[in-house]
Order: sequence, then structure tokens, then C-alpha cells
Amino acid sequence: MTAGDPPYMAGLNSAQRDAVEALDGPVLVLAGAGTGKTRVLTTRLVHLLATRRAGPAQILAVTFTNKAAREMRDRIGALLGAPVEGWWLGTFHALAARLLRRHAEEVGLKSNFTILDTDDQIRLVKQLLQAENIDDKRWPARVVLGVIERWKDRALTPDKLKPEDGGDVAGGRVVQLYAAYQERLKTLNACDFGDLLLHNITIFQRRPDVLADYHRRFRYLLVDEYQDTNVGQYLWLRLLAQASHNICCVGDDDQSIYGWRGAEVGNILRFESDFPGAKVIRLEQNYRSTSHILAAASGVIAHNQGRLGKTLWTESVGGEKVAVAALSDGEEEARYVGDEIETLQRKSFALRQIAVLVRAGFQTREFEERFLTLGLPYRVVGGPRFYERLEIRDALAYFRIINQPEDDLAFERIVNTPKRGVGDSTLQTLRQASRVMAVPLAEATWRLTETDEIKPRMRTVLRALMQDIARWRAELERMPHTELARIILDESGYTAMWQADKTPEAPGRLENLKELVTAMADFETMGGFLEHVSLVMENQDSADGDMATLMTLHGAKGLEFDVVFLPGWEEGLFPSQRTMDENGIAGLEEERRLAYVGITRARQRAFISYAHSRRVYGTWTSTIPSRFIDELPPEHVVVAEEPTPFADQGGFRGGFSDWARDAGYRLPRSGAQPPARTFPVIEGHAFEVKPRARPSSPFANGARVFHQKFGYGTVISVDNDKLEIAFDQAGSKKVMDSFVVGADKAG
DNA sequence: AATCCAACGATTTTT
DNA sequence: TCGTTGGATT
Repeated sequence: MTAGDPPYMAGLNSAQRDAVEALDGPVLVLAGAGTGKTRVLTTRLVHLLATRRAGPAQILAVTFTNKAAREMRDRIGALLGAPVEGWWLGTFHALAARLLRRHAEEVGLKSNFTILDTDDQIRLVKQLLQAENIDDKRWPARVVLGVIERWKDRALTPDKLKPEDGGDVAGGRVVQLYAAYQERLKTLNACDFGDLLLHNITIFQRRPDVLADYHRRFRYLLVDEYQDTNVGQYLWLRLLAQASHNICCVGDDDQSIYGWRGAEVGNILRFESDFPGAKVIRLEQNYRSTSHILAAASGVIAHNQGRLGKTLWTESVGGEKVAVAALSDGEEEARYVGDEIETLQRKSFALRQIAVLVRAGFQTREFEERFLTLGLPYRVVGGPRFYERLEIRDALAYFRIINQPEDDLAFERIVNTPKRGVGDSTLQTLRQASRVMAVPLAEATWRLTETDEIKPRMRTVLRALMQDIARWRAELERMPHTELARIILDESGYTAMWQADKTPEAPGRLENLKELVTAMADFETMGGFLEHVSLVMENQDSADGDMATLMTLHGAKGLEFDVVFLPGWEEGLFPSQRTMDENGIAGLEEERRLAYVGITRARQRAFISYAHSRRVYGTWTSTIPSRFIDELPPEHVVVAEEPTPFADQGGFRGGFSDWARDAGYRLPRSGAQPPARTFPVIEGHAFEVKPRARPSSPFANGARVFHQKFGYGTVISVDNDKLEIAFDQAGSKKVMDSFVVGADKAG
């Protein structure tokens, strides 16, 4: 490092430095796992500013997730010592939406268009299927929508498709449905996520003057996670970069795991031919993991074809080898993981630095059950997002119909929520009127209340609703939108509906509604807030405190932990049978990349495991160890195994899988009971006695308590800090007292 | 229009 | 096995 270096360059290695300093022309930074990718991106951006190549307004910095965008913003803010506001730094979708609001009329939308979420999309497709008399049993709306979305990912608009391109999906009429879907979106003044990008592309192509304007504006482009871009995103970037050629993409072909969502690894593989004269820089020094962990991950990923190729290395040699354990069944596997975590805890690993990464969400269940019995605090990452919750979507539908009168989907959602006695037949009448008069549903409803088309009682109800909506809409101009939101939820009877609800979820839902209104305060307008919700709002990491993490491999991308558990490495489960059936070798390779992502999340320890037999949808199935286990380089792995007649005492000599398959032979056939559990594996760590002297429980027999997962129940026995509780819904369970609260304090 | 059961079917999900 | 969903029932 030279004396004249600016402080923000301090500590960069030479490859990182190259990536920061290569400012002109196309640059591809191949950043392996844990090689300081974000550091490079943020430093590069700061370097652009410091060298006065560009001001904040001339840089377009694109990420996939809001989280990544936030992280970049925070880190740049820290480097500059000033907050990053109003920059063109955000997700593809947020930036595209921002551009589209400025030019909406160009594609037949108004600037206040609604961004639909998946639920809205499915409802819309369902309506179209019904209108076309297509059996939605045979062709479920989600399947049809899936086909349409994959087309959108590839920037294939209906005009680019021939009717036969849809195969026999929806009776051979998908293309037609797709066109109808787009038409319908336009009349709803709405678009879906894919459209945000595609409309941008249309505008750029149709209006060279507009594009040229953005060329003058955006002189430097920075793109994160380039391996995850789909064709639409690629075209969008290429259009924006075609004047300056100053595009820098950062990514890792080995971490491309979203092919099933339309991501094209091809984009990153083709970068050099797409952007002639491109400079390719490899970041290969890993700052995260031990050499054993890196070697294990590299050994697996080396089995993939068609990689750009990187050789990760680290200065952190040694450490523990990757542990591989064979367990008898899933329950035993959960027991094993739980035991290992307790051991690690005694070695003073923090729980928040330990993660269990599974292939599919349902796998977390066994671990949850085990952790509950052990009293091991954990959090499950994933599950429904805040804005996907029923009550949030209902509330938003009210706000949407106020904000955007043409939003029929929102109207349909709230017209009978809370119950107003508006049934299917009334709704049909409204829909028909809307169609005949060619006006939005809300407008049609308004007009119908003036006629005798509908029964007088219904007319009164609907008129009241429409008057409310009109009044709220007028208030939009006059009062703060947070206050208006409270009024809407109140006057519509929506809050009252949940207050009257006696189910255990009701208090939580009211809580969420409150939270929603609070969150609105950060926005200047209702419209701004709605945009935020559809593009940005996510689960708040409510769980602070020291807890182990349970999540999917997909969810773990971009994260790191001291210790990672990778259970369920069995053929069919991981790699997933379905992926292999559907996508063959390409699918298998994506699964392998997932394995690579999983292993490289670990800083110090990785534990891979599989079960000999597993209950799949209720029936016992015997399993075969994942082929990925065979691909682990033996010298970096330590096998924790049951001694068997087949196993060499030294372990791992003639090939692990042979041993494993031999052992598998001794298992009962599918449908039988699992073998007796004989092996809680792994070398002894019995030298320590459970040190935690626990205070006796604050709960007594007969106490009414509430548990996050099991709901309400009555304590039937107390054993120090362990309680046995008869839950009203879930039956009798043993749980830790720290996991329950008094029933009076619940909610 | 609300409620109740049976039949079904079941990955991964950044926006 | 278990949760969801849609048809049938009141």
C-alpha cells in the first residue's frame, strides 16, 4: 500500500484493489464466497465519487434484495460520513418502478399505478380462467401464472409468442390468456413485478430520446449478484449501459441458485462476449472460512461443468474438518444436531452464530420439536412476510382503493370484509355492470346504488360503503395519512371485526395493524407508503437475543455463521428429486451450487448429516446418502459414524458411499418401522456436567399459559424449568418455561 | 353465507 | 403426516 492512498482503500488486497480502480469500460468481478464482494462494491462507488468521475446522481447501483441495498447504503454512508439519500441505489424493481412512474403514460398506465403481489396475480388469473371456461382444477391459476412469469423473466411479451408456444397449458390457450392478463392489468392501472422491468424496456426502445436522457444521467452502473439476473434485467442493464459502457457487474456463477425463478447463469457466463473489451477480475482470497471448509466446498463444486472457474484460498489454515454423520432417522438427526449445539454452546459458541440450513422449509419441523424439548432458543427465518398476512393485505386493500379507484382487486377484497352480506350473486351483478359500462368495479357499484338492479337492503349497504370510500378519498387531501388510516380501519369496521374475534391469532393481528399504521409515519403520502409496502416491506428481525437460526439454504445466501449444520443430505431430498426430474443435469448442478452455498456459509465448523430412513409424507422410506457426500474430498472430512461390520475402523478408506450403502442394506424396507436407535454418534464430550443451575419455574401446576407455537394451555407438571403443558389445541407437550408466558400477558 | 369435513398433495421464493 | 382447499351441508 502506498503512502498516498486514500483511507477508504486501506486493507484491500490487490485483486480487490484492481476491481475498485478499473473504473472505465465493462468490468466483471467474479467474487467467490466470502471474498469481500460488498466491500469492493462500496469502495468502488466511493472511489468514483472521490476521483470526481461522477457525482451521486450519475451512478446507478443495483441490487436484488432490499437487504443488500440497505447494507450498501449503510456502508457507503459510513465511508463518506454522510447519509446516503436520494441516490439511484436500490433493487432492480424499486429503481424500475421509480423510472416507470415518470413515464407511465408511455405504456398506457397512470403514474399512480398499483403494483400487484402474487396473491392479486393469482386471483386475476383465476378470473380469466373462469371467463375462458378453462378447468382450473386441471390448470391451477398458480401454474398458469408460473408459465406467464417465466416468459416475463425472458422478456417475452405476448406479441413475441406464437399460440403454440404455450404447449397444452390451459388447453393450449396460455398465450391468449397472457395477452388478456396484460390487457386486464392495463385497465386496472396496475402492473406486476415483471412488468416494472419490461415496461422500462419498452419505453427505452420506443423513446430513444428518453433513453438518451438516462444515458447522460447514469454514467456508471454497478450491479450486484449478476449471476441472478434474468433476461429482462439483463436487457434493462444493457440498454442503460450501451452509451457509456461503464458497467461493473459483481457475481459468482457458483452461487447461482435461482434458475427456477428465471435467473440465467448464462448472463454471467456470456459477459465477455456481451460487453466486448470487458475486464474480468477474480476475487479468490477468502476471509471467511477455514481451509478445510473451503476445500470441502471446492471439492463438491468442482463436479459442475461450465464454470468460469475460481480457486478460493485462505490464510486461515487448519481448523476442524467438516463432520459427516449418518443417523438412523430424522428424529435421531435432530437429536444429534441438538446435542452438538449444546456442546458448542459449552465451548462458548454463541447460538446466534449457529445455523441449521435445510433444503426445504418443512425440514425445520423436526429440529423445532427437538429444540423445544431441549429448551434451546431458536428462530425460524422465512415463512409468511409481514405484508402477506391476511390482515395486512385487507388493510392495504382499503388504502389501495382510496389511492387508486381503478383497483378492482382491492375493491373485491374489501367489499365484504368485514362481512356486509355481499355474497357471490351480488358480486356477480357488480362485475357484470362493470363490464357492460366499461368502468371500474367501484364506479359501477356507485352507479348501481342509484338503480333497482340490486335488492334495496344490499343497496343501502353498498351505498354506505361507497360514501365512506368517497369521504376517505376526500380526506386524503386534508389530513395526515396515518390518521386517515386509523379512521379507515375504524370506520370500516375492520378493527372491530378482529376485536370481536376470539381466536388466538386475533390479538396478534390487531397488533400488526397497529404496526402497519406506525410504519406509515415514515412516508409523506399514502402512495409512497403503498409503494414501499409492495416493494420493500419485509419481516422485521424481531428476535434479538441469542438464538440458533433455522432456515433454508436459499435463505442463507449472503449470510455467514461460525457453525453451520447441513442435515438431510440424501438422494431425492438433497439433491431434490423434483429438480432433477424437471431440469436434468442443469437442475442437479444448481442443487450442487446450493450445496456449495451451504458449506461456504460456515466460518469455523460445518456438520453434514443424513438419515438412513426418513418419514416422507407419513410413510417410512429408506434413503441413500446424497451423491454430494461422495464428492467431499476425504482428507478434509471426518466421519462420525456408527461402528458397523462393514466399516473400516479408520473410517473413509475405500469410499464412503460404499460403506453407507452397505449399511443401508440392513435397513427395513419402505413402510416399516425405523430401526432401533443405537447410535448417538460422535466422540465423547461427557467430561462436562450440565452447568446451568436453573431457578425453579415461576409457573405452578394449573397455571394458564400461552406458547408462541402451541397456543394456550394449562401447566400439568413442573420439573425445574421444564414444564409439561396440556395445550388446548396441540395436546400435551414438554416445553421450557422461558418459552411460555402467563395467559393473561399473551398477545 | 358460514361452517364443517374429506380429499388432495406436498421444494426452493431476493422483488 | 398434516395443512389447505373446495364442495356439501345447514
